[in-house]
Amino acid sequence: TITYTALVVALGKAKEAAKAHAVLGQIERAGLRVDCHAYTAVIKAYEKSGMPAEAEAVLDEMAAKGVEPNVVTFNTALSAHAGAGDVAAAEAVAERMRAAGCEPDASTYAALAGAYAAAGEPRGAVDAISQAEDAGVAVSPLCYNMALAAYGAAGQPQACRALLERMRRKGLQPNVFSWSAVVHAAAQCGDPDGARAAVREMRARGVEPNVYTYTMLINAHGAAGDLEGAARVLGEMRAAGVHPT
RNA sequence: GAUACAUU
Repeated sequence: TITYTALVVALGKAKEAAKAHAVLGQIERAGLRVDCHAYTAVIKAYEKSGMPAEAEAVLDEMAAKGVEPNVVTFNTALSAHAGAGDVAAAEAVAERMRAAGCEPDASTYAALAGAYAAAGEPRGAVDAISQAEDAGVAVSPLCYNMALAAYGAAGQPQACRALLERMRRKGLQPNVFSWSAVVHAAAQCGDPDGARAAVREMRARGVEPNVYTYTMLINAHGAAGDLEGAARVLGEMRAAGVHPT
């Protein structure tokens, strides 16, 4: 089964999800038992191919065969829905997981937050973080960054600021992704000065802006019709040793 | 056997 599972993984990486799934039949025909790892690899294959419904169907197949999914299995299925921004389906997997007596871990909450972020629902992403913290599960900065990015895209700098503060209270250092979300939020609000101030502040805190951050800043100036300012930012970026792409 | 982050 381990040998066949290696094949499933390889096919999954090549986005040959249907072929990966078919290998399970080969395992059975060889008189071997399809285990949790093999099923998980198939779910992963569907996830990589952007086929969340098929991924979820594998969970049903497992139930029918009496094979218990583990936390990785559930998280992988959840990620498949998260990638599609399908919040309802992602929550359903989380529910299914709890019903199976499987404890959600940091990856579970991160995938849930990602689902809400992909759906453009920052509040839901923050709720997922809150749930994790209530459950005593420590979340990574990445989890916050997904919620921050959603607020950034929505042009809500004040919400970004509040979340940055919350990160710090939890002992997490906002990184370049976190700060770039603040810059993005200001840019989306048509507030180049706010964007500039955010960049100043991140530097003051020892976080260097990267090409994404500068691009957002250039955009903020450009959108406000300040072409001179936009050109100036480009110069600053080069001076900082960040190369345009 | 996984995993998720930003600019256009």
